[in-house]
Amino acid sequence: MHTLTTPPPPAFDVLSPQCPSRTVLRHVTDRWTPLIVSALEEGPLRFGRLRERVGGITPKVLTETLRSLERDGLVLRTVGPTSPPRVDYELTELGATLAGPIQTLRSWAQEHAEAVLSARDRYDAE
Amino acid sequence: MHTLTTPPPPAFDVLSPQCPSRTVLRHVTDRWTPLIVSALEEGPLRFGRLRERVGGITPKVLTETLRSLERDGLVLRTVGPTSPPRVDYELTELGATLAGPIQTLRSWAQEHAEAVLSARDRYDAE
DNA sequence: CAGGATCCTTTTTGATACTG
DNA sequence: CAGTATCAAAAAGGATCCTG
Repeated sequence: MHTLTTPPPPAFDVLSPQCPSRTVLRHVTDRWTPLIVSALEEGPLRFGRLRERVGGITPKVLTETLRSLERDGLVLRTVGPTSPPRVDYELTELGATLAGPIQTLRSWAQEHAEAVLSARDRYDAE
Repeated sequence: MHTLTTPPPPAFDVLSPQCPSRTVLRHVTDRWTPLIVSALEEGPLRFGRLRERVGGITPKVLTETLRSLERDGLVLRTVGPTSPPRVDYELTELGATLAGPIQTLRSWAQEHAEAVLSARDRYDAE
């Protein structure tokens, strides 16, 4: 083995302030991304259906978040040549690799919601 | 089996706007929580060390986030009776259950940072 | 050392109305 | 249907200075 072997990839570390992976982590954990990825995990959805599925999101914010996901290569947007327009959103291959980790977090939140809520109550009672 | 068996737990669903699990998920995915939990995963840290470890965080925000984590039962704060003061932070048992899911996400971000970055470049080039 | 107190800026989010 | 435009509000984050 000599110096012509491929060099090790740069060590990304989210704990370092300038590490690009931190912006990636941040985006992936923003307010709506986990919910949208969760919603798309089961298959493509049209804009309107997605909006229904992700309760409480406004069209403006949904559009913004989807654009950003598209930019990051996580979501694919497909426009049908119809009128009225039909637009489908689906996870890309890369996006699909994110779905697992997000589900893990989602499950954690759902499974431990009660514990967190009661911890809050206890804390606030003091 | 009859009706005296424990009833199923309420179905938490983060996709529902008023579901309490959503606030839990949101907190767990806020800007600094994943980084702090990551930093604490390897063991207790004092305030100053934690601040060094989580690059870029200001004392104010670190304090706020830690308080919030304490309130949610994820972090334990221990004050030593010394002068100058010594304060240790560590994950609670509940907090430790969160460390795994967070690591998963952190790893995803680090492993896919390049892919996301180049997707961004491609998108912006158009 | 570990913050608390202030003040201020930036970023995010939301409400509402409108359009191809 | 799938957005866009505009405006307003809020929340988060940051800079700085101070203290037991």
